[in-house]
Order: sequence, then structure tokens, then C-alpha cells
Amino acid sequence: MSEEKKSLNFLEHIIEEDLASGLTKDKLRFRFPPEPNGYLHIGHAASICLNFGLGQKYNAPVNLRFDDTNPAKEEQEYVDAIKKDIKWLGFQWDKELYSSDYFQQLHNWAIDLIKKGKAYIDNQSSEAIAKQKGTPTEPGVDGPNRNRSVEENLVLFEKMKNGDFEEGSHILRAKIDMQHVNMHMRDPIMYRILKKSHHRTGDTWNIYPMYDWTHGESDYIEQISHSICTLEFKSHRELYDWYVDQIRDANKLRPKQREFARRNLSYTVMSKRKLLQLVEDGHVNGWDDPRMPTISGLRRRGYTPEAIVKFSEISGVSKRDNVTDVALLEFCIKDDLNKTAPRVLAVLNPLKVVITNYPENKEDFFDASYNDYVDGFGSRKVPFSREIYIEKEDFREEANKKFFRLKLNGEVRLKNGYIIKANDVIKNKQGEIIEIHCTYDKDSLSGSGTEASKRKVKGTLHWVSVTHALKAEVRLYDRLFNDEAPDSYKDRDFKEFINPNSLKTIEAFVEPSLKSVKIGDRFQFQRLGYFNVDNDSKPEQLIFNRTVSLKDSWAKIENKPKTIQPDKTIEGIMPLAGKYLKSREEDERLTLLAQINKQSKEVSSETLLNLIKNANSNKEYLAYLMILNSQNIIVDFSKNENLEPVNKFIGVALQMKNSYVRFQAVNFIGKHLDFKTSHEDLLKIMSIEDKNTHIIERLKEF
RNA sequence: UGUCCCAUGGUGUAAUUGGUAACACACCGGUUUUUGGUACCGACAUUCAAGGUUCGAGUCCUUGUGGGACAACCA
Repeated sequence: MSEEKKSLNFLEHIIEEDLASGLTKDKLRFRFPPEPNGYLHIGHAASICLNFGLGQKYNAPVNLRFDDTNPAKEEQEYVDAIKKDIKWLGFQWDKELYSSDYFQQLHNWAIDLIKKGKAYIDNQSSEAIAKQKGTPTEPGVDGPNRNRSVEENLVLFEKMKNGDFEEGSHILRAKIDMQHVNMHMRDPIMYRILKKSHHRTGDTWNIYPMYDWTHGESDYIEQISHSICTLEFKSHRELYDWYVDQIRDANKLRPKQREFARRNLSYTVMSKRKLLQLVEDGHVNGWDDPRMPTISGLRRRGYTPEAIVKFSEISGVSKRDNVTDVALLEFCIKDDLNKTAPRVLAVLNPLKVVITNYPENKEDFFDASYNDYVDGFGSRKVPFSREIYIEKEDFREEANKKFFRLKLNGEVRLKNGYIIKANDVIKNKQGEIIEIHCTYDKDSLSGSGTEASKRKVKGTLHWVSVTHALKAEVRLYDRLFNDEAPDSYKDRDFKEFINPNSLKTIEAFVEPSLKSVKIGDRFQFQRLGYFNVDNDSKPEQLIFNRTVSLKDSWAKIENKPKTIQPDKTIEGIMPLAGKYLKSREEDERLTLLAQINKQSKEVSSETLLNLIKNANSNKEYLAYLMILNSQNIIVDFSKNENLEPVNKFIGVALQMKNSYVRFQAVNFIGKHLDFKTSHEDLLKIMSIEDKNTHIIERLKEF
């Protein structure tokens, strides 16, 4: 069959170009180079899928190379975890290698550089060195040790190696150009003294090579054709090339570093440092906590490797900053599990239902397929008896006709079972519903083929038999952070946005067929979501994690704010705001502003308040702020319940990237000084640091 | 005050290298349904701005605007 035409990403374009201009396919070789100082996360998965994906596409080998040049931070534990994660994702590396394998070679090359007068020993303090280095805008100056003789350098380097010097006292630097525009070229450090035991080389070395000196040379040794890393290494490329060129044999391949944007996910953080903080401060229960964006966390949560690989594929790769919606990741796992997970019955929030016309000691076993729509899943028997549990949310005494579930005097089908009708509600002294009395239609058994069994009722509920059900612990997870990009604020700590309710543990009832589940097994709990068996689960104490819930259209219908009527006035303003956002022309903006102000007259404050609560794009924020700012609209701030949403809205707006939005937010506070106090600190910082001069000017006015 | 990178719907990516904006997710509307799931159908952007080159520009040039990276004996 002809291959489906797939568009290439920019890295594949580069490779295709290299291939077209003479590089032969057998020269292609890639590598994945983690530092073993932490656990892999979903961002690394992107890099893994990229490198190994390239390997698969071009049938080229991919090395796994641990970048272990800093013994202070690296441990064997991490090496093992990383290997496990890569294998789990389904990738096979060609060679398992370590930068530390090259310590001797690197050392030899360093001596060559010294001999060529291209490296020297510096024994100044780190402060002095930093000072001489200059800043991105000012050139550096040569230090006093720059012209030390080759002989002396060799002696000193030998002494460094032998451990004759203290940590921090001496370094080996490349001699390049202290005035270079690129900071990394201003005599970068090649070796530092570290009297630490290395997880592989033990105490053999007292000096360790730096990243830049190691990475390019390692790529060269392994003859990696394309060394792919993240964008922040872009400015290291010049140094990478310089180092490789110092030692390179003209007949051998010169590796090529290229950079892509790291993948960010909404509602989480993705740096090892921050993840480590979450673990150490006890906000989560370890690196493999199911709420963590680590590979091990996702695995424990119930994610499949297929879903993660798919996510990486459809996310793509580019050179621009990004925040990918977690909804995309969730889609990938739902899509996978929808095709593979057997469906079973479980009740998370039980309400007892008594079938009054069903004999007390009788039981029935219904045939229940693990998947009604796809063959090959098999089936099991589910027990039915006089008393069952249904979900509390599935019953209401009174409800409108949009509510398809059980209501008093209403009918509903029990999945795989009978149609039942609610006749009575039993309440306790507090007036809470504790039991429902129903009658069942004897002829309506699912699959029995009778007329009654074919009757259509609007709702179908999941349920379990009280006497047969198994108790199980179920862990319900929510996003770890309340904010879309918790680490994007300059002056706020990401931990401020931690969602205090990200884990809810409940006791639930599951159908008896789940008695013999194994750790890691995945199921769909019908109508609820996908769940897997947690590592802590035991046959006598079952524990399930909710991997992801099913799409809940009912919640949407129910929570839909009824007060928002489609408002034509707002609709007219939105495109104007969009144009305003894009316009850079003062006159045009003024015209647009006038139009918006004019139209704002007709917007009711009630509509506006509702919209404010759900605002989530630059355009929306801008439009609502402009409406708020037009003198024609008066929002009722005297009501307390209005204050908080507006305040929150302003708080977010003040920190948005778009300067128009920030300006309008500042402007709003200027007009309504009551709101100033809650944002005082932020405003103070903005009045000094904000990049937009209009904002600073406006801030001076109040 | 420097150098470099980036800019396509709400989000993430495409666009046969200059030929008339595509895919996925999200959202909204609908059909089917013994899961308010799934599946299916439909709606949703003229590509940051201005100018230039061209028969033709998301793509090339210029200027501007906005965002990001770079001053660890970390990687």
C-alpha cells in the first residue's frame, strides 16, 4: 500500500536536506542524552519519541547516553529508572553509553589543547572570573592567567588531576575570546575540581569535565549525525562547534546540534527542580505519584505507553514556546482505553435501592459483555439481588425532563438488567435520602428478547448488588495546579497554585468479578471513567486509581449558566477587540476603542459578570476589560459576590503577557481604586519592571 | 545598551519550498445509542502590523510590534 503522506517537522526537513546534499543514510545516528539526576517526565518523552522516532523512520541507531559529568547530583537509582521508562515506552536503544566512558579521552584532548595554547589554568576566585566575563551587553576582559606558559599549565593541570588542589581553587579554561558577543565563548570552563565519588568511576577522578566540553566531543566519538537538544542550548552551539573543530579528524563526520522547543503542559510544571520540590515538600507522594507528569507517575496513573507516544506524535515539534493543553493528553489516553479497556460496574457514591417486588433470598446472574460494541472482549456474569447500590447523583425526587436518570415515579434501565421504577423515598431524620424503593418489570431483562426488554427508557444506570459487591478504595485525581501555567509568573511562586483537592480517596463498591485483578489492570467503570489497579492494591484491599474520567455532557448541561443569553452586543464587540489586539497603529486603535465604547453601552452588567468568570483568552480579557473601562457600563460592585470574581479577573489580567490587556487592567484599577489594595504588591513591581512604558506611565497617575 | 531565536483559529502543529490556509484537541450545535461514553455530521482563522518584490506572498526583503534565550566551577 502506498504510504500516507506525512508532513515533515523542521528537523526532518534538515535531515532530508543533509541527505540530499550528500550525507549517506548509513551515517545517520541519533542519541538520547539524559542526565541521571531525576526522573523522566512527559517532556522527556517528547524528546525520546523524537530521537527514537527518527531512528525508526530512517532505520538508524539511537544511543542512550547518560550525561554523567557531575557526580554531586547523579545516582545509579536514576539510571535504572530512566532505562525502565524508555523500555516501557517501547523503545530500544542501540548502545548504552556514559559520558564518563570518555573521561580519559577527554582528558587527553584537554592536554592537547593546552599544548596548542588553547587552554589554560585559572586559579582566580569564581567572583573574579565572573566579573571579568562581562555581561550579555558588555564585553569581558582578559584575566591575569590567560597567558600562563604551556609548561606551567601542564604541571598545574596534572596537579588538579592528582587532587593536589582544593575544590574551587583551579579550573581549566578554553582560550577563545573574552570580548566575544556570545558569553559562552568567553573562555569557558572545561574542567573543575570535584572531590566526589562518581557512581561509575568511583574516586578515579578529582576533576570532571563540564557539559559543553563533554557533549560535542561525545557526539563526535559516537559519530552522532544529528544531536538534537532543547532551545536553551541554542547559544551553546557555537561553542559546541568550536570544541569539535579542535579535535576533529577531517575524514570523520562532524555532528550537528539542532534545537527544538521543549514541550510544556498546561496545569502542571515540568522542570526537574520543581518536580523535586513537590516531592521533597510532600505535596505529592514521590516521583511516581499519579498526579505527577513523570513517566512513572503517568504509568502508575494508568496511562499506556501507546497513549504517551501518540501524544508526542500529534503534539509535533517546533521552535516556538508552547503550552499544550492537557486535554490533548487526556484525549490520547481516553482514545486508547476506549478501544482496549473492558467495561465493568462500580459505584463510587452509593445509594441503596430496594427492589420491593423481588424475592428476598433470590439472586440472578446476568450475562454482561465486557464491551457491548466490540467483539473479542468476552463476558462475565454479574449478580443481581433485591438490594442494589446506584450512584447518589443518579437519583432525584424531582427533576425536569432533561434529567434522564431515576426520579420518583420514573423509570430507568439497570445496565444489563431490568427496568425499574422508583416508588418511594426513605429519608433519615435530617431529611437526607437513604434508600429508594423500586419495583422491577419482570419481563424487561436485557437481552431476553421479550417485547418488554426492547422497551426504550431514556436512562441506563450502572449498579452493583449490595450483598455481592466488593469494597474497594478508589483514588480520584484532579489537576495538581489550579492555574494553566503555574510557573509563568515572574513574581509568584508556582506552589501558590497547588490545587489542595488534587487527591480524593473514597470507599466504593465494585462488581465481584474484580476480585482477582492484578496490579496495573485497566478498566472502564461504566459511565464513570477509566481506572487501573494501583501498585498498593492487594486482593483483600483493592485500590483503584482513576486514570481519567469519561466526558460528562450532563455536567455541562446542568452547570450551564442560565443567565447568559446569547448577547448580540457582546458578539459585536469581540471582533473589534480582536482587531485591536492585532493592530499596531495608534489611530486605528483609537477608532476601535471609540467603537467599542459606543457598543459597550448596551451590554448589561449581569452578562458581563458572567462572562468575566469564564474568560480565557487574550481577546476575551481585553474585550471585557474595555467594556468595564468604558464609562457607560456600571457593574454593581456593591454586591459582595461580584467583588471576588472581578478581583480575580483583574489579578489574572495584570499578569497576562499581552501588554494591551495589562494596560487595560491597570487602567481599570486606576478608575476603581477599591481594587488597588489586593494587587498592591504586583502593581509596585509592575511600576518598576513592566516592559510597556504606557503601563508605567499610567501607574504613576495613582 | 548587545547578540540570537520565535510569531498561522482558544490550544498544539501543517501547507508539495512563491500558487490561494490543512489536521488534531478544546468549545458550540445536531444525529445515533441499553454508558448523557463511543461513532457520525456541522459550525469556528484570510496567517502580529505596515511597506516592498511578484501575475500571485503565511512563505522572500525592509521597518516596526510582541514574546523568549544568553552573564552556574549545573546539564
